[in-house]
This record gives sequence, C-alpha cells and structure tokens, in this order.
Amino acid sequence: MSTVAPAAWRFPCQKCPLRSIAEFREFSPSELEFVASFKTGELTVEAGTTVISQGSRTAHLYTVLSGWGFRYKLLDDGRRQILTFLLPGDFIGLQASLMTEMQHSVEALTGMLLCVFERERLWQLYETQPSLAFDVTWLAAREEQTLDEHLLSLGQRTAEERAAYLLLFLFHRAEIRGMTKGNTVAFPFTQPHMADALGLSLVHTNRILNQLARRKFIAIGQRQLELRNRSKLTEIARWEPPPAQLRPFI
Amino acid sequence: MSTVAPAAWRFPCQKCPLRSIAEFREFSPSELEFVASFKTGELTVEAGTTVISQGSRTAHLYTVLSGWGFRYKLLDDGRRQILTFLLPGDFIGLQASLMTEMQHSVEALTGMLLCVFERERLWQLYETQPSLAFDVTWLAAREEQTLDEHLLSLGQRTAEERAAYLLLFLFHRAEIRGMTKGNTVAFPFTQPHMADALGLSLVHTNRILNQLARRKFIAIGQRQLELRNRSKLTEIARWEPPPAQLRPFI
DNA sequence: CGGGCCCTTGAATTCTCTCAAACAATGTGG
DNA sequence: CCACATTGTTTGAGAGAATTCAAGGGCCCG
Repeated sequence: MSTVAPAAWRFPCQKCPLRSIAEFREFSPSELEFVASFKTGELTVEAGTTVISQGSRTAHLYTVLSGWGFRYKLLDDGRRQILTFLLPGDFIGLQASLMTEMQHSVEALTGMLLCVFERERLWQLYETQPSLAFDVTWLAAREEQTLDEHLLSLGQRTAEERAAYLLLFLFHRAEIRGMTKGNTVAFPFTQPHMADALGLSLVHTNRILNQLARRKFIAIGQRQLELRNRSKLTEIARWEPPPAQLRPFI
Repeated sequence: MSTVAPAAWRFPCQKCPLRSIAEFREFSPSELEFVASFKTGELTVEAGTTVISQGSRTAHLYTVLSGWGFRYKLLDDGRRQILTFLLPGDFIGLQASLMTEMQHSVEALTGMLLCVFERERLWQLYETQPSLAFDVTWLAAREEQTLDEHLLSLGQRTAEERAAYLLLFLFHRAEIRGMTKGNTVAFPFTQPHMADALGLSLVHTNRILNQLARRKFIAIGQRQLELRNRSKLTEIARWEPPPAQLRPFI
C-alpha cells in the first residue's frame, strides 16, 4: 500500500474529481471535512490483484476512485460466483467492518485507485456525522436491492434473459456515472468473468453472447461494449432500471 | 392495521419476550426507551397476506415478532423468486425507507405479528441514537451477506446442493433464534415456496427433496422439518454457517 | 360433496454442461 | 523481433440436468 502525507495525495477529498458526477449528492463543507479526515490513504493496485480476500479480517474500508473490480465468492472446489461489479464511486468493505470476517473477495479487473479509510473510525462517523451514517446505510440498502435483482435473474431468467439483463445493468450503472459515450462503454470483462457472473458455463456464455451479437443487439470488441438495440435488450431482459436517485459518495 | 394505545400493546418493548433470545445483544435502558418511542403500533396479519408490495411506497418499517414470512420479486410474466425468509427478530422495510419505492414484496407464510415503526422517525434515530443507527447498518450488511451466499447458491450449486444449503440455512437461522427442538423445526413452507426460493421447477424440487428424504438426510411432514443427517447435508451443500455473532434486535 | 391446492410420478423435450479441439490475441523471454 | 506460453474465444458433438406436459391421488375447507 502507498500511504503518503495528506498534502501529497493525488486526490484530496475537497477536490476529488469524482464529486462532480451528477449522480452524487452534494456534501456540506462539514461532511466533506469529515470524509477528508476519515481518509487515511490511497491504494493503487494493478489488474488481477486480490484487494480483499474471503476469510480475512481487513482493517480498511475503500472507495473506488478509478478502475473496475468485482466482488465474488468461491466454493471450496473452486466454483466462483461473481456477485457484483465495482466501479468508481462504489464503497467496499463495510461487511468486514461490521462482521467478524470477510465472506467474499474483491479483485481488480483493471488497474484501480482506491481511497482508504480506517475501519476503527467508522464508529466515530456514527457518533458525530448522522448524515454520513445515514449514507452508509443507504449504500448498504442499495447494494441489497442490486443483489435482490441479481437473485431474481439467476433464479428465474433464462440464459439469454440473464445475459441481456447483465449487460443492460452494467451499462446503466456506468451511464449514470457518466462513463459511457453514446451506446458504448469500456468493457474490461472477459467471457470467463461473464460466465461466473451469469452462473453459466463458459461455452454457453459464449454462445449466448454471440447470439445477441449476431442479432445485432450488442457488439463486443476492443474492450468495449456497444448496445446496438437497447429497447430489444430491455424487452428480452424484462428489466427497467430503478428510479434515478442521488447517491452519496463517501 | 390494528394500532392501539401504547398501554394496551400486547408486547411493550420493555418486556418484549423476544429480547431474551440469546442471539440478540442486550440493549441499554436508553436504547430501549428510544425503541419503545419509535414503535407506533402492532400489526397482525394472517397467512398469505401481502404485507408490502413491489412498487408501493410504505410509510412503515417492521420488526417480526412472531410467524414466518418471505421477501420476493416478480417478473412481469409471473415468475417469482423468493429472496429471503423472515422470522421473528427480522427487520423489514428499510429499503422502502431509503429508496423511492419498494423493489420487492413481502408475504406472510403463517400468521404474523409485526411491530410497526414510523419511517419518518428513522432520521431521528440517526441523529440521536448512533448505536442504533449502527445496528440498522449492521442488519443491512448482514442481509447483504445472506444474499451473497444465496447468489453463490443459485449461480454455482447444483439442484441437490442448493436444496441441502437452503434447508441447512433455514434450520440454522431458526436454531440460533431458539426455535428448534433437537433436529426439528416448524416448516410452514410448501414445495412451491421451496421451488421459487431454489430457482427450480416445482417438479424438480419435488424430486430432489424426495431424494434427500429417501436417503434419510431429511424428513419433512406435519409442517415440520427434521434434519436427520446434518453432517451429510453440510457435505453436500459445501456450506458452513458464518461465525456466531450477537445481533441487534430493534 | 366439490373445488382448490399440494404432492407425486412418468415421459418427452429443451436447455445447459462437459469434453475436445482449434484458432486468436496477448505477453514474455531470449 | 521472433518463438513460445498463456489466456481468451469459438465451434462441434454427446451427455447430463432440469423443464414442461400430463395425469392421478391426497387433503383440507366451504
């Protein structure tokens, strides 16, 4: 980990470039001040790094400043389920701070820059910053909603519906964070990642994805995803994005 | 809804019978006092009632005092995924309080008695009761962990593994709440419920359950579930319960 | 007694997986 | 800069898992 003196941080909270993203609610000066004092470092990791691992006890909480990652769980024989994808603005490690040990792992999909917070100080946040405490809960509740939807997907949607849902979901999340250009987003996922997120075999994932591409609903290439027929995908997935809402960015 | 004068509540918080359950952490007098003031009613519903429904906006939060229920989501063509089961001590409706509208429904599986809280006052809880605010977040994080595990199940486990996991999970939850007798628990679920929780067809669920029964790992009947070979089930499911931890009961 | 819901079983179909193999892309060391 | 190793993508074929369709029996409740 690369912890340096506050003055030298590449992204001091007060001028964090992410804070200007429309999806994030504005923080008051005092909230910002607390967040700045809560921050204890910046962590840079390269693609493929395991940031948090199942069974461990971390002393930290993180906010993603840049890059993509994912949370996953493993079965003891190696089967892997990807639970969620992480992108800039996402908050991770809360479970570890409240529970005894981590029940999932986090891996970087691209290089990532993470903002580091001390879990010990989380309690202080609850004591002195009710609005931020509320935000932390809000984030947890939002994650819960996302997991609910994924559960619906794995339990009830067919392979094609699931794939359409996942692509729409990823695109939508990136879009409201201002990370898309037209119908295109950066797409650092490989098919093994998609397969483990969809709960399908690699071979079948490949066929389903190609099927969507052949029908010109999507195009994947050059580490980019293009949604070529969003309404058709929506129809297949039977999914509409949840109502827009301002999100806290801690 | 049956809201009556505080004095007449069947379960005044100060002498709530649930509070003595070993799994729940002890509350300080002032916490208890707040919870008591936070409570605005009791709600009794019968089996089959929809307590909360997807798309609605509720003004309430609930804690289950008795009975079983479940959270679920529907696809527009009627496919249903059961997300979680609710039992006494569980807290519901947080999502609705923080988000614009409910993204899932809640149905009573048996008759239920619910403790009702006003969502408007949740903010006050954050402002004046940091320890309870922390608890609310804790509960949300715990639910997240549960959903993670279910996601792993639906995505990676085979039908038999999934069934074994679900039965173990339900039994374990009931057990730490002191609701089991030896290897037996009340089991108000029908096979359609199991099927929708497992993400399997009714027919296949039936076969898998019977297969487990024929091998004498479980026995279901008289609205009871008996785990006849818990270690074998654990082996099949490849699942161990998470480390025991005191849970807040609001 | 009838209707509705739940449980059970057989049979055929469909979906998804595993196995296998080949090719493409990417990265590394010589 | 090429050779080789590794990882990712693609396709075919056969096997296996889970679904649908169908039908019968049991049970509870009005």
